[in-house]
Amino acid sequence: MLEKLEFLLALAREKHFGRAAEVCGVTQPTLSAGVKQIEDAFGVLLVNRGSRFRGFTAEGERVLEWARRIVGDARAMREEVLALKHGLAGRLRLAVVPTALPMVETLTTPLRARHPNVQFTVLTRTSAEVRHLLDNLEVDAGLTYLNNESPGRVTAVPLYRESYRLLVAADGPLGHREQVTWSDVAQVPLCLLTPDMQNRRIIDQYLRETGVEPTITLESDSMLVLYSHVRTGRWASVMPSRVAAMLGLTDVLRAIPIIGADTSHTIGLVAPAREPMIPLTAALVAEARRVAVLLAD
Amino acid sequence: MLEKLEFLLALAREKHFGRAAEVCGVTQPTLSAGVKQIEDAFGVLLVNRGSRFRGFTAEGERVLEWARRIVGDARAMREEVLALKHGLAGRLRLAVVPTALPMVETLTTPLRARHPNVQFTVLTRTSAEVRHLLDNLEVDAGLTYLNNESPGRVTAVPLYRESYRLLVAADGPLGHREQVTWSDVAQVPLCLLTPDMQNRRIIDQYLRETGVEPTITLESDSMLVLYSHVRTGRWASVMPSRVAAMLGLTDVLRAIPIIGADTSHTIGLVAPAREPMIPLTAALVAEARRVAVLLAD
DNA sequence: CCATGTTAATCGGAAATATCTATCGATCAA
DNA sequence: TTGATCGATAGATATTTCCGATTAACATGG
Repeated sequence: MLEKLEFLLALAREKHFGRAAEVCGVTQPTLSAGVKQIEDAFGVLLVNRGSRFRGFTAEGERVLEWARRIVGDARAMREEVLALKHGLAGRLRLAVVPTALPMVETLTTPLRARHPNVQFTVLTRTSAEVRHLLDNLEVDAGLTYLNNESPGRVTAVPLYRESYRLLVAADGPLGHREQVTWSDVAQVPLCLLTPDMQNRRIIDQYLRETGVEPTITLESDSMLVLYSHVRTGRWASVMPSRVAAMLGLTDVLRAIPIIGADTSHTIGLVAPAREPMIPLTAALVAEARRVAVLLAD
Repeated sequence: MLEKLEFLLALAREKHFGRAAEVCGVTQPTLSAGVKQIEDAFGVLLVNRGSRFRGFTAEGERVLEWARRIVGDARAMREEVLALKHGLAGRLRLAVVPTALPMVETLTTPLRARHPNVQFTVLTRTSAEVRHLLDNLEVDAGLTYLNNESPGRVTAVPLYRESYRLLVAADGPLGHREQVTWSDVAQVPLCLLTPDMQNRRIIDQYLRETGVEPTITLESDSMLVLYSHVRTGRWASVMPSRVAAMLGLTDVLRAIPIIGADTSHTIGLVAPAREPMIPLTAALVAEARRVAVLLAD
């Protein structure tokens, strides 16, 4: 029955019987039969079918939510027993918002020092994608914005608050200033993340509030692309100060504090709420709490 | 795999492969094989075996805790889907401490008014047994003392605080008093619940604090037996005031307030913490919250 | 309106799994 | 030592699962 619930989860992810089956390592008839079995067991249709997958019924959505929990718990059980047997080991999957990438190291380094057999997979995603991956148990934890939380379903550990800096060549426009306002920033052509990124949307909002329509000369989903452009001294960008600090500043580059409305955009670690947690995730959360204290100064 | 986990739960309850198998409706070899399968799947021994069942290993205890949760969630899922299909219906199993028996009606009556298809099973148990039945998912909720809680694992709704009265014949010893102290009570021969009941232990403690060794002439696990004896006017007892109120007083019988140390012994509804709850249990908890407000006056 | 491709359900048989009965081996108590 | 109890094991049987092939139901494009 547990495997059948996994079929359901795969179907929810893939929205396609054939692909879901492939993900589960079975053939499409097997997955179809599995779904039908759950439906028969409950005596309720869970999936709206036509000639193709047409989403879940109301009952299906409820079952899906339970399935997520049950399957997640089953995995957590497995992880915990293995941890008891072999000590902390395994792969920790992290989904991280681009602006939080510099933080990853502050978690992984001490965690690996404590538990040398832990391995990591770090994916860069938008905050929406991070949330989605967490919901579907495709990652163990996320580093993302803690606003618009759905509390109760996740454990969140605040790590730090983003503050923004204008990254610009010292001899370029605004390059000589000790500090700038968002109005100033809106005047110069910028390289920013793509609009599906929350960081971009936050910056957009600050800029929009100045009333000036900013010019975004270059967009990318990679901080590295932005940085490499700014590095030439011929482009400007807005970055969280921690990112700027990590990338390091050449003598031609300055990271100028931006003053003004400081709406709090907290970044933190988010993990599925589960009691008890998967040991690996628990270790990560514990590490995050330690790091949070260090960052609080 | 889910069924195998149920095997494990049954084994934990019965501490005996044969009986556990019978409970599960399978033969003993089947249950043995099921347990072994889980062990093989994890590569860890879960059960200490000699020629007989010798308890669980450390890993086994952990798996057991997860199994409780997972199996409970699976049942909750089933209940919820059926509730979506047929409306609220089914049987609500309650385990109730004897002194809380009069409260049962205040929950069941309005609940049944709202949901006519709900049926009830009410069991009288000691508070320890109530806790155990809850842990093993053999009941949906309990009415019991809220002290020494293990929070997080259960949802508790406080309903009222017990206060005690001396139930005695008006023409018997102390029968004329407007109020009595525990020292007074310790002087008269009493009918009380058996010592495995928390109510008895509470009363014992009050009596012991007076320094006088009380005489317990009759013990029973049934409030009704106590009442029927006191009713003759020739026996005395100590009962929570709500019980006395429900049983009704004849003209020869008085329920005299006992003054003195009023350690708070709160009685409330306890249900397994699960998010979301089984719909039937959720309805009961909701009802309990309403009733709690009414009782708070 | 038909051809074509996509998608999920259905069917039949092979393979895997589960369960039962019967029995065995170990342990414990008398 | 004997008898009783308990759990593991073996072998036979039944059930379930799963795959491959096929079919049915729709889309889409011509």
